[in-house]
Amino acid sequence: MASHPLHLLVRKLEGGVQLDAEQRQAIYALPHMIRATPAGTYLLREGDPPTICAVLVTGYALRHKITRHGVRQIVSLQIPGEALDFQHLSLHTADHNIQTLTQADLALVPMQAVHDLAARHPAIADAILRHVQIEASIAREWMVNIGRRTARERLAHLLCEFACRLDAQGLVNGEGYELPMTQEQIGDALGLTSVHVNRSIRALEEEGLITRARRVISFPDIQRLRSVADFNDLYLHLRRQD
Amino acid sequence: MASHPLHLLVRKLEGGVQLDAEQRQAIYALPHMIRATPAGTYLLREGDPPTICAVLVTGYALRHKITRHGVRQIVSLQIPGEALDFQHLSLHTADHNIQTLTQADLALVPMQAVHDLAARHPAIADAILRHVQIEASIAREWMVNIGRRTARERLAHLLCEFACRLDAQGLVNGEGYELPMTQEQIGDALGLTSVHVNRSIRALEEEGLITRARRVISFPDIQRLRSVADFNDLYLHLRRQD
DNA sequence: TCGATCCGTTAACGCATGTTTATTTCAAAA
DNA sequence: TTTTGAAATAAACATGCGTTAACGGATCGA
Repeated sequence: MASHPLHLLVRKLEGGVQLDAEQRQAIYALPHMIRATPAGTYLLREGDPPTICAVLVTGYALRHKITRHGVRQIVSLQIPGEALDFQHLSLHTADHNIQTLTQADLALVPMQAVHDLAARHPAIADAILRHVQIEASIAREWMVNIGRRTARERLAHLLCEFACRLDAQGLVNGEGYELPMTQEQIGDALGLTSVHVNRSIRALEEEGLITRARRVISFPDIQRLRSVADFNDLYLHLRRQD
Repeated sequence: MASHPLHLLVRKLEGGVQLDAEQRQAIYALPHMIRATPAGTYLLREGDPPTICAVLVTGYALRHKITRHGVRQIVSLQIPGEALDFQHLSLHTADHNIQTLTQADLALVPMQAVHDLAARHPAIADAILRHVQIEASIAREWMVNIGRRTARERLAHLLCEFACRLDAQGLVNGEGYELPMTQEQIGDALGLTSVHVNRSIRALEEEGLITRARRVISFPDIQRLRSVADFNDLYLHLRRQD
């Protein structure tokens, strides 16, 4: 099943809750369509009813909200294997926008099918709850990041978090990774302007904390970067006993 | 059952998911102890295993995290009827601190009993999931608030949110309410210093958007305050069809 | 009654970050 | 190859908020 489109999702769910063969099979048996989407596609808009649960098979996505003044805040980044709509599973109106960040392949599952599956399998309901709780934990850490850290610390923190999450999904090979975001998007995620993101990136670079080749970022001294970022991965709950 | 300590919790859960009499009874039948706690009591600390689920019967509580530099960010405020530990129901380590804000009466329920209850009743599992999802939605809105609004707007937004949430729980009588927080605590929730909170409060007051008597705040022109705050209550999911 | 303490208020000053505008780089398209 | 447009870089300047410090009022215990 390693090549099943929902494989990474099952991997992620199993990272937290023990599932038996039947439960795994029930997930793989979910009705779904695969769809390739270009970067920037809106998957759900604030105020709309969520009827489909999209799972990222490849590519990245983001959640965001826009204020009355037209300023955007990205409130979450999503990586392959993550379900984009568990956040709205028992709600009837979307409270934020979901958009692809890059070209992406999605598995589209009817929301009702997920709902029924959870009702039949308490262990799966539990795994879904855990998935939602971890996203909420990440949201809290982002609040700390945005509210209480300097621009340089915020950026370092984002880079550490992305590295950890990609690694946990087995998506890192080598020293660094591509962060497929413009500096403006990074600013929208950190509560900064693109100009100041640029200053901060260059500051980290001049300190020798990161090196860059286009959007591929490497970390010559990950320990020092973590220290600058005040990064503690506890909030990601990567180990089952967390 | 109006006077049962878990009444407000049931009221909150029923606000989103239809429960039948048996399910309501099952919640009321949860084993629990009532405990009165003074303001500032730690109920759970980051890194600790959550074994008890506390429900606020009266009084207020907050969630917070502290950075390496000793700066605090309050990431959530909790009002009566809210469960403080649903956030950790399927996790094994707390990712933030939970503390009472005021003197409070708590109903303490063994975490395992909640877990078992959810496994037996899919509708209750669904209600718990919804409760967690709404908290996550509030967290996202706080991110927007902290990341993208000015101090004055942030403060106005917090005041609007608190008013809405109290009202939804039937806890507002009259024109205003008491916000039982010091200006330093307000700053910790908004990513500001207490000095700047003071400036911002006085600014709102001079504009005629709020009036104060000690910590009781009234809103002579709630529409204008909402407009200043860019406040839209959709993210609170107060109506069942949301 | 007297301190002691916490909280709110105020002012002076500094700095991190925002704003604006221009230039350069680079990848994709033609 | 040239063109084009988006993104990154850069500099100059503006400002919202932080920092520090002082003071006053309210509350509470001794």
